[in-house]
This record gives sequence, C-alpha cells and structure tokens, in this order.
Amino acid sequence: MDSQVQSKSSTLAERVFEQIRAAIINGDLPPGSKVNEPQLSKQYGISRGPLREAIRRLEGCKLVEVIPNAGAKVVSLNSEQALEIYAIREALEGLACRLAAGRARAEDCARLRALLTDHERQIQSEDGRRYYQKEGDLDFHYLIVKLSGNTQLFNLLCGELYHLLRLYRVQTSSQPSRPRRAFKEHHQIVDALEANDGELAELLMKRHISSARDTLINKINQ
Amino acid sequence: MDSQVQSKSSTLAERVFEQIRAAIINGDLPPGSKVNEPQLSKQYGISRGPLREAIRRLEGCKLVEVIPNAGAKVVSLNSEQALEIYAIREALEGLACRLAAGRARAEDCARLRALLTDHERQIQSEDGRRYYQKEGDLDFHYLIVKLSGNTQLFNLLCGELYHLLRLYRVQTSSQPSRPRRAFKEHHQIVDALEANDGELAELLMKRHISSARDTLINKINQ
DNA sequence: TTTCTGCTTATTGTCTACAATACTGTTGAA
DNA sequence: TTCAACAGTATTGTAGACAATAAGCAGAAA
Repeated sequence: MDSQVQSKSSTLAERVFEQIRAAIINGDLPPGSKVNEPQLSKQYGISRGPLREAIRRLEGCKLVEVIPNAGAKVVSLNSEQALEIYAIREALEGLACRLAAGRARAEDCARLRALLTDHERQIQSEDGRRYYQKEGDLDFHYLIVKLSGNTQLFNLLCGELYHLLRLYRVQTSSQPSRPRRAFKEHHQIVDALEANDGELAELLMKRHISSARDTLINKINQ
Repeated sequence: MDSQVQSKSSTLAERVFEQIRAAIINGDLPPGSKVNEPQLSKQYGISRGPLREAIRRLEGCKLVEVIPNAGAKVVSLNSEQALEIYAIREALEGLACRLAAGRARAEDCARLRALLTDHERQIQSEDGRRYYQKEGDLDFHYLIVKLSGNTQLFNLLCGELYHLLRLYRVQTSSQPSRPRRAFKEHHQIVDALEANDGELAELLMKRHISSARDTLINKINQ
C-alpha cells in the first residue's frame, strides 16, 4: 500500500527492481524471507510479469535465490561468507587506494580532508558513535574507489559487494563502531594519497579494512 | 532452429538463461548485437515471458544491457575495461593464491603438478601454441581459486569476471599465447604453494597475471 | 533536391488467463 | 497414536493477447 516513490524509470520492471533492492538493503525484506509474487504484485500495483523480471534481475545480482517451483527468497549471509567478502574488499580497496594515489590531485585530497573534517565535527558533537552509522565511512571509501579511475572496480565495490555487505549488516543489526580509530586511519590514508605513495596507501587501506574485519570477528565470537 | 540441448533445469527461463549465456561467451551472440525477443523466442521454442526473465537475469550478471523500449544488446568491452578487469584479477587471484598456500595439502599440490605435467605433454606435442587455447590455463587458475576456500572469491573470479573476460576475448578474437613462459610461472607458483609460502605465492601469481596483462597491452598497441 | 509530416510496421511493455507444481490439512487405517 | 494417502488451496510457470513506444518509409511541400 506504500512505496509510491515513482523513481521515474520508464519501465515497471526497472522501477520495481530498484524498489525491491532498496527494500532488501533497508531490511524491509529481511534475509531469508520469501518473495511472494501475488503479494508483492499487489503491493506495488503491477502484474506478475514485470515483477518476475525484477526478481530475475535481482537473482543475477545475487540478492535473491530462486528455487524452481518454490519461489524466490532473499539471500542470507552467514558470518563466514561476510568475512570472505571482507577479504575480497581488503584486496580490492587496497588496489583502489594504490591506483588513487597515482591519480589524486590536490583538489581531490582537499575534498577528502573536507569530508574528514566534517565527520570530525559529527564525532565531537555526538561522541563519535555515529560516524559509521551515518555512512560517513562509506562516503570516504566511495570517494577513494572513484578516485582510482577503475570503473569496473567501482561498480564491483560500490555495487555488488556493497549491497551484499549491507545485507549482512541488516541481518545481524551490527553497526561497525570504532569511530576514533577509523578516523585516524582515514587521515593517514589521505596523508599517503597526498604524498602519492601508492604502496603505503595500499598498505594502510588494507590494514584499515583488516581491523574492521577483526572487529567483526570479535563481535561474532563474543 | 538449433540449440536443443535441454539442460534439464526445471524452468524454461533458467534453461534459456544458460543457453543464451553460453551463446554469448561462445561468440554466437557477438558483443554489441541486439537481442531480438521474437526471434529468440522462436529459436528456443518458448514464449516471450520466460525469455524476458532470462534476459533480465543476464542484465543482472552484466552480460547484456537493456535500454527501455529499445531492447537488450550484448555488452561490449573496450580494451580499457578489459585492462581494468585484469587489474582486479591481479589483486583477487593474488589473494586466492595466498589463501591457497595456507590451505594446500600435499594431495592438492600433487593434483596441480599432474595438471601441469599433462599440459606440458600438450605443449610438446603441439608446439605450445594450444596451452592457453585448450583452457589449460583456466583449469590451473580455477583449481587454485577453489583451493583458497573462499567461496565468494570463487564465485566472483570464476563466474562474473571470467565471463566478462571471455566476452572480451571473443570480441577481439585474441588468444593469449605465451605458453612456455606461463608454464614456468605456473610451476613456480606450485613451488610456493608446496612450501606454504603465501606471500611468495601471492607475489608470483600477481606477476603472472601482470605479465599476461602486459601481453594484452602490447597486442592492443601494435 | 531536401526536409518534414504522417502512416505503416516491428518490437517492446504489460496484463490476464490457464496449466503445472508444491504445500497444507484432513481423513482413514494400521 | 502415528503414518500415509488424498483432496483442496495457494503459488509458481507459461502462453497468448493487447497496448505503447520506437523505427523506417513514402509522399508532399518548400
């Protein structure tokens, strides 16, 4: 009865694809839940044709799993799979950082600094707890990957892998929270970028993500 | 009028998805070509419903591009994008190799050696030119990625990225061909795996892929 | 000759209806 | 009581028909 955002894409299948994807990474469609065609087609006010196309596209994005004659369900990531993705992120964002160091201009670094300063204000005003929660971390990584100039890498990290990790966070309700440390690490990374030191930038980014992964492991084990 | 393989999947959409994907990476549907729904639905003997679902899934896999009201066309990779993917592969297969070194048992290494010996026979009998062409290279990389134990990494490298690179090769009709050198590099990698030297294995694999990338660059520039 | 307009045609987008399959609950017998 | 067979229901899979958009072409006017 809701979801009337009408995101202006011309075809219903496309619109509904985006809406369902948003619903998944927002947690409105929790991982493991069944995707009921008649229900959703009613909810979005469309017939089952375009809806099924949207589901098929989500299947291609690995966000839902389709079992023949039994319907689709939102994929569910266990902690092991999440850690696997962290390992991939470590390698890829390290690469992105190294590439970015070779291409970052002064204005790019200034932009990153401004972003960090802005975040710092938030940290001080809110005791640091919301640095991650407000996607500030994401913005930072997002910008660096974009700076790398590798479009395929950008699509992979900020598309598929990002959605999968979001899914896991929704599922476990876990918010990574080590703001002050992350903040310091971010500044070190920009230092390396400014110095055009690709190797160091890669090393620091890998270590940064690795420690985020360690935080996750601790949460899992506790 | 052909393509009656009937790969036993229960739904038409699934079967046709696999068939079209195969057609794309085989070159039967060349990059940039339009995907005509009435024609394909006739060719595969199905209605447009399941066919469109298959196309939508291919869109999710990034193998086709769908333009609203104008249909789908097979994606076309330019050399820049191919090189971008090589950079990603370098990072990820390096990671895979490092992980594999920490998990490879004696029997795994023996398996790899056997594979290489088998390939060597082919090299000697066919003057080396077909080492790559017979997917021997792929087998080797495939096994190592599997050995890494990281399922997400496996899906990414041997699924999505593999298909995209195959697409590029089909498009440019280029067969990487530096068999003897690759063969030697492969053996060095197994040496490192046997010694459980993750760092070295990673370095060698990265260098291996990097030189494959250099070969590609040379081909592009010539 | 060129360009613009309008028509024709092909293709895509969507819906509805029907067939096939899986699930659920009930009844009956061991 | 428990298990199994069965019927009924809900959901998925597929097909065909119709609507909407885009593309190509012919003809008329400048």
